[in-house]
Amino acid sequence: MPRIVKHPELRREELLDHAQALFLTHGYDKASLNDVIAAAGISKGAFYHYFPSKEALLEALAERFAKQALAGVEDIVADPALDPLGRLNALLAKSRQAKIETAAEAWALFETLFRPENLVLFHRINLAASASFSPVLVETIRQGLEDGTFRTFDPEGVADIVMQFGMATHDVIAKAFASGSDADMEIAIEALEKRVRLYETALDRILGLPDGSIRIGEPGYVRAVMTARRSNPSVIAVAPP
Amino acid sequence: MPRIVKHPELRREELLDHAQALFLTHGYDKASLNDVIAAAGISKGAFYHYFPSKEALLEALAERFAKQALAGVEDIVADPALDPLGRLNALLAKSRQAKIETAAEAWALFETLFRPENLVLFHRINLAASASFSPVLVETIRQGLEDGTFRTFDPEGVADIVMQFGMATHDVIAKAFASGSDADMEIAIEALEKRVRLYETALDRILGLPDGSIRIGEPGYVRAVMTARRSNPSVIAVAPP
DNA sequence: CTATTATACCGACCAATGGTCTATTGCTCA
DNA sequence: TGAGCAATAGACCATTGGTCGGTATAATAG
Repeated sequence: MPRIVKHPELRREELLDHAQALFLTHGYDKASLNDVIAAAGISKGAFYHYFPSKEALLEALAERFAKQALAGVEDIVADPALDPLGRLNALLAKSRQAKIETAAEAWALFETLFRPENLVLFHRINLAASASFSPVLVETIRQGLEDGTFRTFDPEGVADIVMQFGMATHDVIAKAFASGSDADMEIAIEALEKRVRLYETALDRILGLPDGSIRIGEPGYVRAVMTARRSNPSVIAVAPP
Repeated sequence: MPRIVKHPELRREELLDHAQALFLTHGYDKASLNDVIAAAGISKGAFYHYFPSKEALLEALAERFAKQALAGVEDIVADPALDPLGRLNALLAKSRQAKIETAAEAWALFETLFRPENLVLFHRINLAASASFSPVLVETIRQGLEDGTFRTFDPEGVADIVMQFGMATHDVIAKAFASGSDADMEIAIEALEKRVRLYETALDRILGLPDGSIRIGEPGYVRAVMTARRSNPSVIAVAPP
Protein backbone atom coordinates (compact mmCIF):
# COMPACT_ATOMS: atom_id res chain seq x y z
CA MET A 1 0.00 0.00 0.00
CA PRO A 2 1.23 3.45 -0.81
CA ARG A 3 2.22 5.38 2.24
CA ILE A 4 0.21 8.53 2.78
CA VAL A 5 1.55 11.06 5.24
CA LYS A 6 -0.66 13.79 6.58
CA HIS A 7 -0.35 16.52 9.12
CA PRO A 8 -0.84 14.88 12.50
CA GLU A 9 -3.59 17.22 13.58
CA LEU A 10 -5.51 16.60 10.39
CA ARG A 11 -5.07 12.86 10.70
CA ARG A 12 -6.27 12.97 14.27
CA GLU A 13 -9.34 14.97 13.36
CA GLU A 14 -10.07 12.60 10.49
CA LEU A 15 -9.83 9.67 12.84
CA LEU A 16 -12.23 11.35 15.24
CA ASP A 17 -14.59 12.15 12.38
CA HIS A 18 -14.76 8.57 11.18
CA ALA A 19 -14.97 7.24 14.71
CA GLN A 20 -17.83 9.61 15.40
CA ALA A 21 -19.75 8.48 12.35
CA LEU A 22 -19.20 4.81 13.09
CA PHE A 23 -19.82 5.02 16.80
CA LEU A 24 -23.01 6.95 16.22
CA THR A 25 -24.36 4.62 13.59
CA HIS A 26 -23.26 1.26 14.97
CA GLY A 27 -22.52 1.98 18.61
CA TYR A 28 -19.17 2.04 20.36
CA ASP A 29 -19.00 -1.69 20.97
CA LYS A 30 -20.23 -2.85 17.61
CA ALA A 31 -18.03 -0.54 15.60
CA SER A 32 -14.70 -2.33 15.51
CA LEU A 33 -11.32 -0.71 15.42
CA ASN A 34 -10.77 -2.29 12.04
CA ASP A 35 -13.88 -0.54 10.79
CA VAL A 36 -12.55 2.77 12.00
CA ILE A 37 -9.10 2.41 10.49
CA ALA A 38 -10.57 1.08 7.27
CA ALA A 39 -12.85 4.09 7.04
CA ALA A 40 -9.99 6.41 7.82
CA GLY A 41 -7.79 4.56 5.36
CA ILE A 42 -4.88 3.97 7.66
CA SER A 43 -3.11 1.03 9.25
CA LYS A 44 -3.28 -0.44 12.70
CA GLY A 45 0.15 0.88 13.44
CA ALA A 46 -0.83 4.37 12.44
CA PHE A 47 -3.87 4.29 14.67
CA TYR A 48 -1.92 3.22 17.71
CA HIS A 49 0.50 5.98 16.98
CA TYR A 50 -2.31 8.42 17.72
CA PHE A 51 -4.32 6.68 20.40
CA PRO A 52 -3.16 4.20 23.01
CA SER A 53 -6.44 2.27 22.86
CA LYS A 54 -9.93 2.21 21.44
CA GLU A 55 -11.12 3.49 24.78
CA ALA A 56 -8.85 6.52 24.46
CA LEU A 57 -10.41 7.23 21.09
CA LEU A 58 -13.82 7.30 22.75
CA GLU A 59 -12.51 9.59 25.44
CA ALA A 60 -11.01 11.97 22.91
CA LEU A 61 -14.25 11.99 20.99
CA ALA A 62 -16.21 12.84 24.10
CA GLU A 63 -13.80 15.65 24.87
CA ARG A 64 -14.19 17.08 21.42
CA PHE A 65 -17.94 17.04 21.81
CA ALA A 66 -17.69 18.76 25.14
CA LYS A 67 -15.31 21.38 23.80
CA GLN A 68 -17.65 22.17 20.93
CA ALA A 69 -20.57 22.39 23.30
CA LEU A 70 -18.76 24.75 25.61
CA ALA A 71 -17.68 26.93 22.71
CA GLY A 72 -21.32 27.20 21.75
CA VAL A 73 -22.26 28.88 25.00
CA GLU A 74 -19.29 31.07 25.72
CA ASP A 75 -21.10 34.12 24.38
CA ILE A 76 -23.90 33.48 26.86
CA VAL A 77 -21.44 33.13 29.69
CA ALA A 78 -19.66 36.31 28.71
CA ASP A 79 -22.77 38.42 28.17
CA PRO A 80 -22.79 40.97 31.00
CA ALA A 81 -26.31 42.11 30.21
CA LEU A 82 -27.82 38.83 31.43
CA ASP A 83 -29.06 38.37 34.96
CA PRO A 84 -28.77 34.92 36.55
CA LEU A 85 -32.24 33.81 35.50
CA GLY A 86 -31.75 35.06 31.99
CA ARG A 87 -28.38 33.39 31.71
CA LEU A 88 -29.69 30.11 33.08
CA ASN A 89 -32.56 30.19 30.62
CA ALA A 90 -30.22 30.94 27.75
CA LEU A 91 -27.89 28.11 28.75
CA LEU A 92 -30.72 25.64 29.02
CA ALA A 93 -32.20 26.65 25.70
CA LYS A 94 -28.84 26.33 24.00
CA SER A 95 -28.01 22.94 25.40
CA ARG A 96 -31.44 21.67 24.56
CA GLN A 97 -31.08 22.93 21.04
CA ALA A 98 -27.76 21.14 20.64
CA LYS A 99 -29.21 17.93 21.98
CA ILE A 100 -32.21 18.00 19.70
CA GLU A 101 -30.16 18.82 16.68
CA THR A 102 -27.88 15.92 17.41
CA ALA A 103 -30.90 13.71 17.81
CA ALA A 104 -32.37 14.92 14.56
CA GLU A 105 -29.10 14.27 12.80
CA ALA A 106 -28.82 10.75 14.12
CA TRP A 107 -32.43 10.13 13.25
CA ALA A 108 -31.90 11.36 9.75
CA LEU A 109 -29.31 8.64 9.35
CA PHE A 110 -31.96 6.11 10.35
CA GLU A 111 -29.75 5.11 13.18
CA THR A 112 -30.10 6.82 16.45
CA LEU A 113 -27.87 7.83 19.24
CA PHE A 114 -30.62 6.76 21.53
CA ARG A 115 -30.02 3.06 21.44
CA PRO A 116 -28.79 0.83 24.21
CA GLU A 117 -25.56 0.17 22.36
CA ASN A 118 -24.81 3.87 22.49
CA LEU A 119 -25.12 4.09 26.24
CA VAL A 120 -21.39 4.11 26.77
CA LEU A 121 -20.73 6.71 24.13
CA PHE A 122 -23.55 8.91 25.33
CA HIS A 123 -22.49 8.65 28.92
CA ARG A 124 -18.93 9.62 28.10
CA ILE A 125 -20.07 12.61 26.10
CA ASN A 126 -22.32 13.73 28.89
CA LEU A 127 -19.61 13.23 31.46
CA ALA A 128 -17.21 15.39 29.53
CA ALA A 129 -19.89 17.95 28.79
CA SER A 130 -20.92 18.07 32.42
CA ALA A 131 -17.37 18.64 33.51
CA SER A 132 -17.25 21.62 31.19
CA PHE A 133 -20.65 22.99 32.01
CA SER A 134 -20.70 22.43 35.71
CA PRO A 135 -18.56 25.43 36.70
CA VAL A 136 -20.63 27.73 34.53
CA LEU A 137 -23.88 26.49 35.98
CA VAL A 138 -22.61 26.59 39.53
CA GLU A 139 -21.42 30.15 39.10
CA THR A 140 -24.73 31.24 37.62
CA ILE A 141 -26.70 29.64 40.42
CA ARG A 142 -24.41 31.14 43.02
CA GLN A 143 -24.94 34.59 41.55
CA GLY A 144 -28.66 34.08 41.58
CA LEU A 145 -28.46 33.06 45.21
CA GLU A 146 -26.46 36.12 46.12
CA ASP A 147 -28.66 38.64 44.41
CA GLY A 148 -31.75 36.93 45.78
CA THR A 149 -33.18 35.73 42.50
CA PHE A 150 -33.02 32.09 43.56
CA ARG A 151 -34.19 30.70 46.85
CA THR A 152 -32.33 27.44 47.18
CA PHE A 153 -29.03 25.97 48.43
CA ASP A 154 -26.17 23.66 47.45
CA PRO A 155 -25.35 25.20 44.05
CA GLU A 156 -23.21 22.23 43.00
CA GLY A 157 -26.02 19.83 43.76
CA VAL A 158 -28.59 21.91 41.93
CA ALA A 159 -26.26 22.21 38.96
CA ASP A 160 -26.00 18.44 38.92
CA ILE A 161 -29.76 18.15 38.91
CA VAL A 162 -29.98 20.54 36.00
CA MET A 163 -27.53 18.40 34.06
CA GLN A 164 -29.37 15.26 35.10
CA PHE A 165 -32.47 16.67 33.52
CA GLY A 166 -30.44 17.19 30.40
CA MET A 167 -29.16 13.65 30.39
CA ALA A 168 -32.58 12.26 31.13
CA THR A 169 -33.89 13.37 27.78
CA HIS A 170 -31.75 10.53 26.48
CA ASP A 171 -33.87 7.89 28.07
CA VAL A 172 -37.11 9.66 27.27
CA ILE A 173 -36.25 9.72 23.59
CA ALA A 174 -34.80 6.23 23.72
CA LYS A 175 -38.01 4.73 25.02
CA ALA A 176 -40.22 6.47 22.52
CA PHE A 177 -37.95 5.84 19.55
CA ALA A 178 -37.35 2.23 20.51
CA SER A 179 -39.11 0.57 17.60
CA GLY A 180 -38.14 3.25 15.12
CA SER A 181 -41.29 3.81 13.10
CA ASP A 182 -42.58 7.17 11.87
CA ALA A 183 -45.41 7.14 14.35
CA ASP A 184 -42.86 6.74 17.10
CA MET A 185 -41.28 9.99 16.14
CA GLU A 186 -44.54 11.80 16.77
CA ILE A 187 -44.80 10.09 20.12
CA ALA A 188 -41.25 10.98 20.93
CA ILE A 189 -41.83 14.61 20.09
CA GLU A 190 -44.91 14.79 22.27
CA ALA A 191 -43.14 13.05 25.12
CA LEU A 192 -40.16 15.36 24.82
CA GLU A 193 -42.27 18.50 24.83
CA LYS A 194 -44.20 17.32 27.83
CA ARG A 195 -41.08 16.33 29.65
CA VAL A 196 -39.40 19.63 28.96
CA ARG A 197 -42.38 21.40 30.45
CA LEU A 198 -42.15 19.25 33.54
CA TYR A 199 -38.46 20.01 33.91
CA GLU A 200 -39.17 23.69 33.61
CA THR A 201 -41.60 23.61 36.49
CA ALA A 202 -39.41 21.31 38.54
CA LEU A 203 -36.52 23.72 38.15
CA ASP A 204 -38.71 26.67 39.01
CA ARG A 205 -39.62 25.05 42.26
CA ILE A 206 -36.17 23.76 43.13
CA LEU A 207 -34.78 27.23 42.55
CA GLY A 208 -37.60 28.79 44.54
CA LEU A 209 -38.97 30.71 41.56
CA PRO A 210 -42.62 31.22 40.64
CA ASP A 211 -43.89 28.62 38.17
CA GLY A 212 -43.19 29.71 34.61
CA SER A 213 -39.89 31.49 35.23
CA ILE A 214 -37.72 28.89 33.55
CA ARG A 215 -38.37 28.67 29.84
CA ILE A 216 -36.33 26.15 27.89
CA GLY A 217 -37.09 27.33 24.37
CA GLU A 218 -40.46 27.92 22.74
CA PRO A 219 -43.15 25.25 22.66
CA GLY A 220 -43.17 23.51 19.31
CA TYR A 221 -39.47 24.00 18.86
CA VAL A 222 -38.72 20.31 19.08
CA ARG A 223 -41.07 19.43 16.26
CA ALA A 224 -39.79 22.24 14.09
CA VAL A 225 -36.18 21.16 14.31
CA MET A 226 -36.86 17.48 13.99
CA THR A 227 -39.01 17.69 10.90
CA ALA A 228 -36.80 20.28 9.24
CA ARG A 229 -33.72 18.18 9.73
CA ARG A 230 -35.45 15.09 8.58
CA SER A 231 -36.34 16.39 5.17
CA ASN A 232 -32.91 17.92 4.72
CA PRO A 233 -30.42 15.70 6.50
CA SER A 234 -26.91 16.93 6.93
CA VAL A 235 -24.28 14.59 5.62
CA ILE A 236 -22.03 12.54 7.83
CA ALA A 237 -19.55 10.23 6.19
CA VAL A 238 -20.47 6.63 6.82
CA ALA A 239 -18.32 3.62 6.10
CA PRO A 240 -19.74 0.86 3.93
CA PRO A 241 -21.06 -2.16 5.85
CA MET B 1 -14.71 -34.37 32.21
CA PRO B 2 -17.40 -36.02 34.28
CA ARG B 3 -20.82 -34.95 33.26
CA ILE B 4 -22.78 -33.28 36.01
CA VAL B 5 -26.49 -32.88 35.50
CA LYS B 6 -28.47 -30.51 37.65
CA HIS B 7 -32.01 -29.31 37.79
CA PRO B 8 -32.31 -26.62 35.13
CA GLU B 9 -33.63 -23.98 37.50
CA LEU B 10 -30.80 -24.57 39.92
CA ARG B 11 -28.24 -24.44 37.13
CA ARG B 12 -29.72 -21.21 35.87
CA GLU B 13 -29.64 -19.64 39.30
CA GLU B 14 -26.07 -20.78 39.78
CA LEU B 15 -25.10 -19.24 36.48
CA LEU B 16 -26.73 -15.97 37.50
CA ASP B 17 -25.00 -16.10 40.88
CA HIS B 18 -21.55 -16.51 39.38
CA ALA B 19 -22.26 -13.97 36.68
CA GLN B 20 -23.37 -11.50 39.33
CA ALA B 21 -20.21 -11.96 41.35
CA LEU B 22 -17.96 -11.65 38.30
CA PHE B 23 -19.82 -8.77 36.70
CA LEU B 24 -19.81 -6.86 39.96
CA THR B 25 -16.14 -7.39 40.66
CA HIS B 26 -14.70 -7.11 37.16
CA GLY B 27 -17.40 -5.35 35.18
CA TYR B 28 -19.61 -6.75 32.46
CA ASP B 29 -17.15 -6.22 29.64
CA LYS B 30 -14.05 -7.41 31.43
CA ALA B 31 -15.61 -10.52 32.87
CA SER B 32 -15.42 -12.96 30.00
CA LEU B 33 -17.88 -15.68 29.26
CA ASN B 34 -15.14 -18.21 29.86
CA ASP B 35 -14.66 -16.81 33.33
CA VAL B 36 -18.34 -17.25 34.03
CA ILE B 37 -18.59 -20.81 32.80
CA ALA B 38 -15.33 -21.70 34.55
CA ALA B 39 -16.67 -20.31 37.81
CA ALA B 40 -19.93 -22.14 37.31
CA GLY B 41 -18.05 -25.29 36.34
CA ILE B 42 -19.90 -25.95 33.12
CA SER B 43 -19.12 -26.06 29.43
CA LYS B 44 -19.75 -23.57 26.67
CA GLY B 45 -22.42 -25.79 25.26
CA ALA B 46 -24.23 -25.92 28.57
CA PHE B 47 -24.15 -22.16 28.88
CA TYR B 48 -25.63 -21.57 25.47
CA HIS B 49 -28.29 -24.07 26.30
CA TYR B 50 -29.48 -21.66 28.97
CA PHE B 51 -28.78 -18.27 27.45
CA PRO B 52 -28.64 -17.28 23.80
CA SER B 53 -25.86 -14.76 24.41
CA LYS B 54 -23.76 -13.04 27.03
CA GLU B 55 -26.05 -10.07 26.61
CA ALA B 56 -29.04 -12.20 27.50
CA LEU B 57 -27.28 -13.25 30.67
CA LEU B 58 -26.92 -9.60 31.60
CA GLU B 59 -30.56 -9.01 30.86
CA ALA B 60 -31.64 -11.95 32.98
CA LEU B 61 -29.45 -10.74 35.80
CA ALA B 62 -30.98 -7.29 35.66
CA GLU B 63 -34.43 -8.81 35.72
CA ARG B 64 -33.60 -10.88 38.75
CA PHE B 65 -32.36 -7.79 40.54
CA ALA B 66 -35.51 -5.94 39.66
CA LYS B 67 -37.71 -8.78 40.80
CA GLN B 68 -35.95 -8.96 44.14
CA ALA B 69 -36.22 -5.22 44.54
CA LEU B 70 -39.91 -5.23 43.84
CA ALA B 71 -40.47 -8.11 46.23
CA GLY B 72 -38.75 -6.03 48.89
CA VAL B 73 -41.35 -3.30 48.71
CA GLU B 74 -44.55 -5.18 48.17
CA ASP B 75 -45.44 -4.94 51.84
CA ILE B 76 -45.17 -1.17 51.59
CA VAL B 77 -47.35 -1.12 48.51
CA ALA B 78 -49.94 -3.32 50.13
CA ASP B 79 -50.04 -1.50 53.48
CA PRO B 80 -53.47 0.20 53.63
CA ALA B 81 -52.50 2.27 56.67
CA LEU B 82 -50.09 4.41 54.67
CA ASP B 83 -51.13 7.69 53.14
CA PRO B 84 -49.46 8.75 49.86
CA LEU B 85 -46.70 10.75 51.55
CA GLY B 86 -45.97 7.99 54.02
CA ARG B 87 -45.90 5.40 51.29
CA LEU B 88 -43.62 7.50 49.12
CA ASN B 89 -41.26 8.04 52.01
CA ALA B 90 -41.24 4.35 52.82
CA LEU B 91 -40.53 3.45 49.20
CA LEU B 92 -37.69 5.92 48.96
CA ALA B 93 -36.13 4.80 52.21
CA LYS B 94 -36.30 1.19 51.15
CA SER B 95 -34.78 1.72 47.73
CA ARG B 96 -32.05 3.83 49.21
CA GLN B 97 -31.31 1.18 51.75
CA ALA B 98 -31.01 -1.46 49.04
CA LYS B 99 -28.71 0.75 47.02
CA ILE B 100 -26.41 1.54 49.89
CA GLU B 101 -26.21 -2.03 50.99
CA THR B 102 -25.26 -3.08 47.51
CA ALA B 103 -22.65 -0.36 47.46
CA ALA B 104 -21.28 -1.45 50.79
CA GLU B 105 -21.10 -5.00 49.61
CA ALA B 106 -19.25 -4.10 46.46
CA TRP B 107 -16.94 -1.86 48.43
CA ALA B 108 -16.22 -4.61 50.90
CA LEU B 109 -14.96 -6.69 48.01
CA PHE B 110 -12.53 -3.90 47.20
CA GLU B 111 -14.10 -3.61 43.85
CA THR B 112 -17.00 -1.33 43.38
CA LEU B 113 -20.12 -1.29 41.36
CA PHE B 114 -19.48 2.36 40.85
CA ARG B 115 -16.85 2.13 38.21
CA PRO B 116 -17.10 3.18 34.59
CA GLU B 117 -16.85 -0.43 33.45
CA ASN B 118 -20.01 -1.19 35.38
CA LEU B 119 -22.05 1.46 33.62
CA VAL B 120 -23.73 -1.02 31.35
CA LEU B 121 -24.58 -3.41 34.14
CA PHE B 122 -25.81 -0.65 36.40
CA HIS B 123 -27.92 0.89 33.69
CA ARG B 124 -29.54 -2.41 32.87
CA ILE B 125 -30.37 -3.06 36.48
CA ASN B 126 -31.83 0.38 36.89
CA LEU B 127 -33.82 0.06 33.70
CA ALA B 128 -35.36 -3.17 34.86
CA ALA B 129 -35.91 -1.83 38.35
CA SER B 130 -37.52 1.32 36.99
CA ALA B 131 -39.87 -0.69 34.85
CA SER B 132 -40.98 -2.52 37.98
CA PHE B 133 -41.16 0.48 40.26
CA SER B 134 -42.66 2.99 37.90
CA PRO B 135 -46.26 1.81 38.17
CA VAL B 136 -46.07 1.78 41.95
CA LEU B 137 -44.66 5.28 42.10
CA VAL B 138 -47.09 6.63 39.55
CA GLU B 139 -50.02 5.20 41.45
CA THR B 140 -48.78 6.64 44.73
CA ILE B 141 -48.31 10.07 43.24
CA ARG B 142 -51.68 9.94 41.57
CA GLN B 143 -53.33 9.15 44.89
CA GLY B 144 -51.52 12.01 46.52
CA LEU B 145 -52.76 14.30 43.78
CA GLU B 146 -56.33 13.16 44.20
CA ASP B 147 -56.47 13.54 47.95
CA GLY B 148 -54.71 16.87 47.73
CA THR B 149 -51.52 15.89 49.50
CA PHE B 150 -49.38 16.72 46.48
CA ARG B 151 -49.60 19.86 44.39
CA THR B 152 -48.03 18.87 41.10
CA PHE B 153 -48.87 17.30 37.72
CA ASP B 154 -47.68 14.66 35.25
CA PRO B 155 -47.36 11.73 37.67
CA GLU B 156 -45.39 9.65 35.18
CA GLY B 157 -42.89 12.43 34.71
CA VAL B 158 -42.51 13.04 38.40
CA ALA B 159 -42.06 9.32 38.97
CA ASP B 160 -39.29 9.37 36.40
CA ILE B 161 -37.61 12.22 38.22
CA VAL B 162 -37.80 10.31 41.46
CA MET B 163 -36.09 7.36 39.82
CA GLN B 164 -33.55 9.64 38.20
CA PHE B 165 -32.59 10.85 41.62
CA GLY B 166 -32.10 7.27 42.59
CA MET B 167 -29.90 6.55 39.61
CA ALA B 168 -27.92 9.70 40.11
CA THR B 169 -26.50 8.44 43.36
CA HIS B 170 -24.48 6.16 41.12
CA ASP B 171 -22.50 8.99 39.64
CA VAL B 172 -22.17 10.80 42.94
CA ILE B 173 -20.60 7.78 44.55
CA ALA B 174 -18.57 7.00 41.46
CA LYS B 175 -16.89 10.39 41.50
CA ALA B 176 -16.03 10.30 45.17
CA PHE B 177 -14.87 6.71 45.15
CA ALA B 178 -12.86 7.13 42.00
CA SER B 179 -9.38 6.67 43.43
CA GLY B 180 -10.49 4.12 45.99
CA SER B 181 -8.65 5.15 49.14
CA ASP B 182 -10.06 5.08 52.66
CA ALA B 183 -10.26 8.83 52.81
CA ASP B 184 -12.36 8.73 49.67
CA MET B 185 -14.94 6.68 51.47
CA GLU B 186 -15.39 9.43 54.02
CA ILE B 187 -15.77 11.92 51.21
CA ALA B 188 -18.22 9.68 49.45
CA ILE B 189 -20.32 9.32 52.56
CA GLU B 190 -20.42 13.06 53.13
CA ALA B 191 -21.31 13.69 49.50
CA LEU B 192 -24.02 11.09 49.59
CA GLU B 193 -25.61 12.47 52.75
CA LYS B 194 -25.57 15.97 51.35
CA ARG B 195 -26.98 14.85 48.07
CA VAL B 196 -29.76 12.89 49.71
CA ARG B 197 -30.74 15.99 51.61
CA LEU B 198 -30.84 17.99 48.40
CA TYR B 199 -33.02 15.39 46.74
CA GLU B 200 -35.37 15.46 49.68
CA THR B 201 -35.91 19.16 49.36
CA ALA B 202 -36.10 19.02 45.59
CA LEU B 203 -38.81 16.42 45.83
CA ASP B 204 -40.66 18.43 48.45
CA ARG B 205 -40.81 21.35 46.11
CA ILE B 206 -41.62 19.40 42.97
CA LEU B 207 -44.47 17.74 44.80
CA GLY B 208 -45.61 21.05 46.22
CA LEU B 209 -44.97 20.01 49.82
CA PRO B 210 -43.47 22.10 52.59
CA ASP B 211 -39.70 21.63 52.90
CA GLY B 212 -38.90 18.70 55.17
CA SER B 213 -41.86 16.50 54.25
CA ILE B 214 -39.84 13.94 52.33
CA ARG B 215 -37.46 12.03 54.55
CA ILE B 216 -35.30 9.41 52.88
CA GLY B 217 -34.06 7.61 55.96
CA GLU B 218 -32.32 9.04 59.01
CA PRO B 219 -29.23 11.22 58.74
CA GLY B 220 -26.12 9.19 59.44
CA TYR B 221 -27.69 6.05 58.08
CA VAL B 222 -25.30 5.88 55.16
CA ARG B 223 -22.23 5.90 57.37
CA ALA B 224 -23.70 3.33 59.70
CA VAL B 225 -24.39 0.80 56.98
CA MET B 226 -21.16 1.37 55.11
CA THR B 227 -18.87 0.99 58.08
CA ALA B 228 -20.79 -1.94 59.51
CA ARG B 229 -20.64 -3.81 56.27
CA ARG B 230 -17.01 -3.03 55.77
CA SER B 231 -15.84 -4.67 58.96
CA ASN B 232 -18.08 -7.67 58.40
CA PRO B 233 -18.31 -8.26 54.67
CA SER B 234 -20.83 -10.74 53.43
CA VAL B 235 -19.37 -13.42 51.26
CA ILE B 236 -19.87 -13.54 47.54
CA ALA B 237 -18.18 -16.32 45.64
CA VAL B 238 -15.46 -14.92 43.45
CA ALA B 239 -13.57 -16.80 40.80
CA PRO B 240 -9.77 -16.89 41.01
CA PRO B 241 -7.97 -14.41 38.75
C1' DC C 1 23.43 18.47 -1.19
C1' DT C 2 24.04 14.71 1.70
C1' DA C 3 23.69 12.30 6.41
C1' DT C 4 21.06 11.74 10.48
C1' DT C 5 17.38 11.63 13.25
C1' DA C 6 12.58 11.77 14.47
C1' DT C 7 8.13 10.83 13.28
C1' DA C 8 4.39 8.98 10.77
C1' DC C 9 3.09 4.87 8.95
C1' DC C 10 2.62 -0.17 7.52
C1' DG C 11 0.92 -4.89 8.08
C1' DA C 12 1.96 -9.48 9.90
C1' DC C 13 1.10 -11.43 14.00
C1' DC C 14 -1.04 -12.62 18.72
C1' DA C 15 -3.95 -14.18 22.56
C1' DA C 16 -8.48 -13.88 23.93
C1' DT C 17 -13.31 -13.36 23.06
C1' DG C 18 -18.21 -14.42 22.03
C1' DG C 19 -20.40 -17.70 19.56
C1' DT C 20 -21.37 -22.31 16.66
C1' DC C 21 -21.58 -27.09 16.00
C1' DT C 22 -21.47 -31.97 16.53
C1' DA C 23 -21.27 -35.57 19.57
C1' DT C 24 -22.42 -37.81 23.87
C1' DT C 25 -24.49 -38.66 28.34
C1' DG C 26 -28.18 -39.35 31.45
C1' DC C 27 -33.07 -38.73 32.73
C1' DT C 28 -38.00 -39.79 31.81
C1' DC C 29 -41.70 -42.23 30.49
C1' DA C 30 -44.13 -45.46 27.52
C1' DT D 1 -35.94 -51.88 28.01
C1' DG D 2 -35.27 -48.60 24.90
C1' DA D 3 -36.76 -44.40 22.36
C1' DG D 4 -36.47 -39.66 22.65
C1' DC D 5 -35.16 -35.51 24.37
C1' DA D 6 -33.04 -32.26 27.54
C1' DA D 7 -28.64 -31.31 29.34
C1' DT D 8 -23.74 -31.29 28.85
C1' DA D 9 -19.15 -31.47 26.77
C1' DG D 10 -15.47 -29.44 24.20
C1' DA D 11 -13.28 -28.78 19.67
C1' DC D 12 -13.58 -25.28 16.56
C1' DC D 13 -14.29 -20.55 14.31
C1' DA D 14 -14.07 -15.68 12.86
C1' DT D 15 -13.29 -11.46 14.81
C1' DT D 16 -11.53 -8.40 18.12
C1' DG D 17 -8.37 -5.13 20.47
C1' DG D 18 -3.68 -4.84 20.82
C1' DT D 19 1.74 -5.61 19.88
C1' DC D 20 5.83 -5.37 17.35
C1' DG D 21 9.58 -5.03 14.13
C1' DG D 22 10.30 -2.66 10.32
C1' DT D 23 10.01 1.11 6.54
C1' DA D 24 9.20 5.41 4.20
C1' DT D 25 9.14 10.36 4.59
C1' DA D 26 9.86 14.89 6.56
C1' DA D 27 12.71 17.84 9.20
C1' DT D 28 17.25 19.11 10.65
C1' DA D 29 22.20 19.22 10.87
C1' DG D 30 26.69 19.18 8.69
